[in-house]
Amino acid sequence: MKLTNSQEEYLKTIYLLEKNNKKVRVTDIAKKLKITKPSVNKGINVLKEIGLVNYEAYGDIILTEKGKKLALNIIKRQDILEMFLVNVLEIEKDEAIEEAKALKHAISQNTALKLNKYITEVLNLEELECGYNINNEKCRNCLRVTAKNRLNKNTNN
Amino acid sequence: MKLTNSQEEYLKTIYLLEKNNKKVRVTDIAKKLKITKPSVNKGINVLKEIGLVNYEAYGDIILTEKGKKLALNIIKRQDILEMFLVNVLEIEKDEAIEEAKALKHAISQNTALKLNKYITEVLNLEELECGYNINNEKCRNCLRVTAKNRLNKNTNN
DNA sequence: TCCTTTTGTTAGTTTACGCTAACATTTTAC
DNA sequence: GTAAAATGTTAGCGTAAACTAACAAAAGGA
Repeated sequence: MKLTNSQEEYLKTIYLLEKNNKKVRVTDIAKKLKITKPSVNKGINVLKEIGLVNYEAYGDIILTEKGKKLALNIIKRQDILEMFLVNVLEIEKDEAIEEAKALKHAISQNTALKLNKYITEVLNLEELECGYNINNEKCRNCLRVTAKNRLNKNTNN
Repeated sequence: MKLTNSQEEYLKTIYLLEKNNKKVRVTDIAKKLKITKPSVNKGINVLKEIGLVNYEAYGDIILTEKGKKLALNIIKRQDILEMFLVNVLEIEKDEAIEEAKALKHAISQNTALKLNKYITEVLNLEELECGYNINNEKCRNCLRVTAKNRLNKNTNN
């Protein structure tokens, strides 16, 4: 199941809208992704064909279990990247979000896992107050880093 | 000047073939990129239109100054990524090469520079015997890392 | 109700980039 | 020097994903 970048964006968007207790419609996705409704319509119908969403004409768009699983995976990859960019490379937040979005499609599952491992185990990033755990997505984008400082101290002698 | 991924692959390939003192022809590129000659022909003619290569029908393909500059830039981005993947995330070489190829198009100039800085300044990677310098591409893919070990020692106490 | 606005769909275009089939040119080998 | 092999080009197809224009359906207000 190899999705295109655009399909990943659709799944991610649907998941995040669903999470907001919203009924997800073509217009919502179009607005979020800043593309036109006909483009979304086509895209969704392809996702339906490959079994990732349920959809009937003029109805709501609902992720299937398979679609939800994939969406979570995509979001996780993007989050790992974003954390790395913001907290390790110290890239400004807005820029990091855009960059993570672009990189998430190119990065493999394996590399994302290794990157996650590097961030959490090697750099030993501090836990969040809210108990963020990259594997069960309680909260996004608020990780703090202490390892960077620790690292700088150590390499300066 | 925003290039497509495929255009970046063309430029990179042409540059690396040129460096081997070879006259670069359509067939060489097709073999290297594992695509057909007609595809290459079209691609090269687009690069010609936008001023990145000189090319006359049945002739040699030669990068313009602008094309060469871009090619070097692309190669540098890929090298930085590859170094990071191999030496920091410890991903197996062949896999890292493929991954770097895919990521290089998505990564921005700024992020590539920050990543380079992180590798060289923060992690303080060891210099190579051959005097590799990421800014003047003497040799690829043989960087050694010591910072990782240093880092592990420091985070384990 | 019925008319307007909002929302959704269909049809057809564009761009990028691969492909095959067919043809043209150039090079090589005898 | 010419025939075969290698190389290059042209034409046209397919797919993905965006677009506009035009039409269809649903929802909401007087």
